[in-house]
Amino acid sequence: MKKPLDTLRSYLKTHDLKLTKQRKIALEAVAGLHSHFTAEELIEHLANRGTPVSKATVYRTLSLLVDSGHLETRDFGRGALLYEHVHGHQHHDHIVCLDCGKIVEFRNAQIEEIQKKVASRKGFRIESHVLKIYGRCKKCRT
Amino acid sequence: MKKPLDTLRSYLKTHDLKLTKQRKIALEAVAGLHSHFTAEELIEHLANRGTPVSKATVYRTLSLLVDSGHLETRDFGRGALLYEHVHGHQHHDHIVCLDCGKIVEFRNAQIEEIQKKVASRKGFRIESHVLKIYGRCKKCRT
DNA sequence: ATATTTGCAAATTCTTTGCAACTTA
DNA sequence: TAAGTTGCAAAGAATTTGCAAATAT
Repeated sequence: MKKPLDTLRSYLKTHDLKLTKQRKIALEAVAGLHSHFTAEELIEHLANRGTPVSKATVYRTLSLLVDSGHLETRDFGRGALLYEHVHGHQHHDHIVCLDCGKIVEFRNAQIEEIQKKVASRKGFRIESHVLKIYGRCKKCRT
Repeated sequence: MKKPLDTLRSYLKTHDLKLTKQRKIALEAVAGLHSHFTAEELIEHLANRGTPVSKATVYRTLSLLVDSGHLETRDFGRGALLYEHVHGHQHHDHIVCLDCGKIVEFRNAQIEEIQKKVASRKGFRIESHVLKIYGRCKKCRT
């Protein structure tokens, strides 16, 4: 599996973009965050690490990292977008606890199979999908 | 099936709220809109009908209608929230065309079955779920 | 009567943008 | 050195809120 920085380097090259200090910093820092984080959290994390990057640049870098395949966005209802690193691990969906906010990831090939069928029946070719299950975890149901 | 206005009346009563002109207007107007509409679209629609309601009140009324079970919100990526009326028809999921924005509704019991299984395996009891499939419709693929 | 609502404009929240100064290749 | 980038502060988009005047029960 290729290193993130290498992936970024080649993406930048093919797009006539430059590897700046800030982009390198952000890429590194992202690895040290929870699996789901917001732009604001990254901004704060960078400041705390002693490597502050401006808000505008962080937002710009985040979309760059999404475009280059390092991150994915997750939109759980209103509020800030969540970013998630893709370092190698595959697609998955989420179960969210409505009480404590806990997020559990899962994958289910069978569901994806059926989705494909449903979509093609409606004349669609699937590009991606979002499945979020909302409920209550065991702890919050006691 | 009970009439929307009656449903609203009893909701308001049990919550010590009042049936205002604006709330009645909004409830009526909502029925005349596409199945998916934004707050801004409703505001404009009301103005065009000659029954303008202020932006603030429309937003407040929309959440009232969501709480009272008349509407549901759909969050397709960033941008404005979409509202959808629930007048009797059942739960369904969506396929969205990434090019033309067309939205097709579907239901699939099998998927829901599997979801339930997956969730309980993770210790969750499902409250609701959101499944959105993104792709391209036939027209946009030609 | 009196508690709830409305409308207005100002405030918020998250994100994007214009632009001059600065880096990277 | 030319092209892409940064940081700042201002601009945006969608939604929410404070408050005095209006309205429903």
